[in-house]
Parts: sequence; C-alpha cells; structure tokens
Amino acid sequence: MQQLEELVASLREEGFRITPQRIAIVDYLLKTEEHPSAEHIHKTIQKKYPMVSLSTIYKTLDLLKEKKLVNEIEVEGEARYDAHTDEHINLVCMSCGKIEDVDDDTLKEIQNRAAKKSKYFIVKGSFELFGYCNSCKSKFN
Amino acid sequence: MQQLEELVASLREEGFRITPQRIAIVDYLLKTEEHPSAEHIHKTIQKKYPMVSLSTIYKTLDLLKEKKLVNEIEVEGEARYDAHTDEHINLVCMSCGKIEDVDDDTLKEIQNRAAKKSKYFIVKGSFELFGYCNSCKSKFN
DNA sequence: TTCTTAATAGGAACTATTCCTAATTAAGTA
DNA sequence: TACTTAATTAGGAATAGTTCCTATTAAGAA
Repeated sequence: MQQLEELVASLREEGFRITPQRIAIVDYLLKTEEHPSAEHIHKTIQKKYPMVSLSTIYKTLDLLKEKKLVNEIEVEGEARYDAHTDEHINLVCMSCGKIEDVDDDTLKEIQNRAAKKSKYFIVKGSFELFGYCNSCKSKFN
Repeated sequence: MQQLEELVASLREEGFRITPQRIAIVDYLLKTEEHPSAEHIHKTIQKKYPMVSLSTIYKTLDLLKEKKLVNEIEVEGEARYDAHTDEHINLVCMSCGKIEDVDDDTLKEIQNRAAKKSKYFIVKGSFELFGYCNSCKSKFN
C-alpha cells in the first residue's frame, strides 16, 4: 500500500469524499502491522474521534477492499484487515491472535498450477498458517 | 479420511458413543465432495432423521475436528467442512459457492520455509483460492 | 433388563456483520 | 464566502452463523 497522501488523492480523483473518518482509518491501517479487526479499528479510531461509528468502519473497509487497498482475511469467525495487499502468507498465532506476514515467491506458481488443473479463473488467494508464535510457543515447554 | 467402519470403530475405542446421528454425519461427509456448511449437513441428514438438531451437527463437527477427521475452512462468513484432511488447496467459486480440492506437493515446503523465517510452530495450513469455476466463468463472456 | 451418564433436541443467547434512516457535511458552484 | 445537494455518517435495529443451556433420551456397561 502506498503513502497516505497519494492514496487519499486517488480516492478523491475517483469521486469519493475525503472525510476525517476515512483519513483516520486509512492512516491507521497504513501504519499498523497488527491486522486489526473492525472492532479493533473502531476502538483505536475512537481515541481521536469519539463519535465515529462502527458502521462507518465497516463501510470504509468495504470501499478499501473494493479498491484493493486493503486485504481481508477471516480468522476464527471474524475478519482481520491488512494494508499489505500483495499475495503473502498470514501466520496466525492460535494463542495470542497475532498475525504476521511472510512472503514467498512460489505462491504465484501454485496459483497458476491450480488454475490450470481446475480450470478456475482465479481472482485472489488466501494463505494462512495457524500455529504458535515465537513467544507463545515457549509457554508450552 | 478412512472408511466409515474403521472410523466408527476408532471413535468407539476412544470411549465415544456411536449414535445414529454421528454415523449419518460421518457417512455423509465421507461420501460427499461438496464441502457442505453445517446448515447444509443438517438439511441433508434431516431427510433420513427428521428430528436431528442443528446443535448436534455442530457438536459432532467439533468432535470430528478435534479428532482431525474433518477439516474446516471459513468462507464468506460461514464454515465449510471436508473429510479430505491432508493439506490441499481449496478453490472457491465466488459465483456458485462450489469448492474444489487441488493437491500441490509444494505446500509442505512453503510451510517449512514460513516456519523457519517466522519461528512460528505451525499446526495447520489453510490455502484458499477464490475465483470462478469453469462453468461460472463462461457466464461472464 | 437395569443403571449410569454421555448425547440429543430445541430453543435462547451471543456476536460479527449488514441494513436502515434521519442528520450531517464535503466539495462543487455562484 | 455562502449556498446547494448528494454522499457520508451515527446510531441502532435486523440478520445470520454459531455457541450455550437444560430437560429428556438412549448407548453401552453390568
């Protein structure tokens, strides 16, 4: 994902209004690495804008998803959002819920092979690995 | 996943009671390739057992998940179940909701590389590709 | 067959998300 | 700068998948 300014400019060019709520949400998503849920984004944004509503968070996320500015993954019944939009693996810690990104060059190849075998037209991929992060796994020793 | 008989035997050995509901659910999951939702399993089982409850479906699925006899993936806000438990790619049709399996030998390697890079202890992977299946994609031409 | 307790049916409760609508406000225009 | 209008928002109601609760049922051991 790009910088805040160019991103906001591109939304404006497409005719979308630039509201403080949208700026705050995009800004937060660009800066964080924690793959927040909608609820988490809401709580964070509320520190600056106490009146922001959860439905605005969802609507903005829908917009950003459609524009492919954020990526959504489903983890344990809730959606988590990430401004890192090129294909990568999400490592999900089953203990603390942390999500980390790992790049792998072979994802594209896998996708191509699967498309060929299945004759599906592939739009996007979602690669999750579930386990225990470095700090949580030591608790189990 | 194995055959019905050995599977039922292994559950019995572990001290679980073998009920008609459990047999029906396991039997159905072994035979189908459609990656049904809990709701879909419920409707199917009801044709044979009209009194079976949705909560029994969920409880049985929890048991089977724990015993690693079925795999669960989350697709568009609902869980879908599959007796194909070794690691594979799920191709999800965004039009008709069909899910197809594709094997790929490199999934294990990817998992190993990601584990090494991230220092996570990996328990399981979930690889989904979203797109349009062969019959749905032709509708868009 | 009887007994014990795991499993079930049915529905209430819960939770993430979507939907609805009156009020607000971004941004183009005079 | 003030005016206009349609997009956006806040707030809450509605929805849907899943989990929880409990009286009743029935699997399997004795």
